[in-house]
Amino acid sequence: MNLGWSVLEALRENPEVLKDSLRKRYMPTDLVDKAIELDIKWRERITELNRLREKRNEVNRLIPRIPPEERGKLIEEAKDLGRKVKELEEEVKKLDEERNKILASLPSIVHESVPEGPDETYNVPVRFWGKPKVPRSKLESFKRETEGFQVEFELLDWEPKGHADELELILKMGDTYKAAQLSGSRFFYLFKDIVWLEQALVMFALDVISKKGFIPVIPPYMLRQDYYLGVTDLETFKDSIYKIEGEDLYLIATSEHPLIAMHAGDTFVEEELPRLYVGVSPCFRKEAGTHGKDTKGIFRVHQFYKVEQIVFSKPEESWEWHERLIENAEEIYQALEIPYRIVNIAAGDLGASAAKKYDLEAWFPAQGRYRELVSCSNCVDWQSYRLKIKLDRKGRREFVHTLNSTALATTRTICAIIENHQREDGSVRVPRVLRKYLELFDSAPKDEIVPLEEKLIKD
RNA sequence: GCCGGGGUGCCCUAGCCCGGAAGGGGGCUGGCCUGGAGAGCCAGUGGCCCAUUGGGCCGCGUGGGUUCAAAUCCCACCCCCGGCGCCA
Repeated sequence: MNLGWSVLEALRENPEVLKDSLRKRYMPTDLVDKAIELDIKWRERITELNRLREKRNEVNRLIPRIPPEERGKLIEEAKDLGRKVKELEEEVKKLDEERNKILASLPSIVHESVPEGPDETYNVPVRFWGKPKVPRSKLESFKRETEGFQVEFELLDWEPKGHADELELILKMGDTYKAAQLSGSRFFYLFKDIVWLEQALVMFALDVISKKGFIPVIPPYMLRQDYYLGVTDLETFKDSIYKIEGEDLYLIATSEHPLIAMHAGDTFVEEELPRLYVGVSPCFRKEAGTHGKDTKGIFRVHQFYKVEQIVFSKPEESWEWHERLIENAEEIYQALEIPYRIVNIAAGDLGASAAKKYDLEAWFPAQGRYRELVSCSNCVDWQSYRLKIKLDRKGRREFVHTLNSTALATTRTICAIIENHQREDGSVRVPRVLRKYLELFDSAPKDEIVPLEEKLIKD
């Protein structure tokens, strides 16, 4: 039976494809040759080992059938074969471990439509939506960010405040300084209207996505390491995952992780796919190696809430689902009236698990830049191979494809709303689509968020 | 945290005391049978390696150990369930 992971198949049948993919990612290709060499050697040795074990088993089965007094010679032979088997087993085990270590480090084969390039400067915008507000001072930057596209915009004669200053100094509804004192940088307090706004955003996104047939899920917020390494590569794991001291438990960086791992070991039949889920959970991220980036405000923080779309699909349908997921996210940001663009992420900027990734980047008027709010990835069979999530097709087994896409991450969306819907007087307009969810609460804002007179906590 | 029970193929279960090729049931898939359906019967239903048909190996929570031979005996660990305690 040919149960193949695409990367392993390529390794044996078409290593050039694998090397091309690595080159596109700006990664070394010598590992492929090493892996091929180890794989060939491993297959040689395991065949040899199997033959040796067969012989040993034959002798062992013979022993109980002859009279005890005649067994001595055969027992000696069996002992000898046993020793040889043990030796060879150790060698095979070593080879297997070495091979698997390399295999586990190999990333997904990138899709042909992924742009080449070593880093995010090679990401390719594919479409723009909305009419961005552009302060005069950011016009240059806007032109650069929209190069090659005709994007209609609204020129502002005033300077909107950056989301961080607007939130903390103008609205006075956030405090990262007090939070830093107690918990460290990249933590925050949010107050009053922003709290309601966050709740409404979560409900709204959950509402939109669940209506499309995605099953709502609240997952465990911690996972064991074994399962964690089934959904993410070691690099990401080290840089972003918090560990619970003294236990084999890790705080989730996104509900994608427990939602994908939810089907570890499962075998689907065709009729059961696609499986659609919408996860809601807090996300915890160490943000190691991002010192100095986005240090103000709540754009880049250690914890936030996120509504996440997850799809388990048949292999031949995953690319179609990839498009659908990003469209779902677009629907949400269109409803929130936030101008954005979709970018196709360059191969060199892709995580190991993803074969292709779109980001939805919202326009930030005060920064004069498009910034990432949504990531939408097709992980093909990278995660399902590790977690053994299969599709049983009349006896033939394949690995399912897994996809994930942000529907809405609260903190970044709040930042985008605060900058895009900011008025000259410092108030912030609330997108009409949230009204329904705010209506439920008497003290929630309805049409606009108005600055507080005084700060709630002392400096 | 303490005490007890348990982990066998997709699911359930026998085997464990007393070591000698993992048996039964269910589900699913295919075939036979049928006017059709059902029942019945047969086969398949974990992973890996070699190969043209086919053959072999591994696998009974994990890792060690004893033995010619381990699901079975020994040691360590992990996980799940129940009870008690603690607790929002």
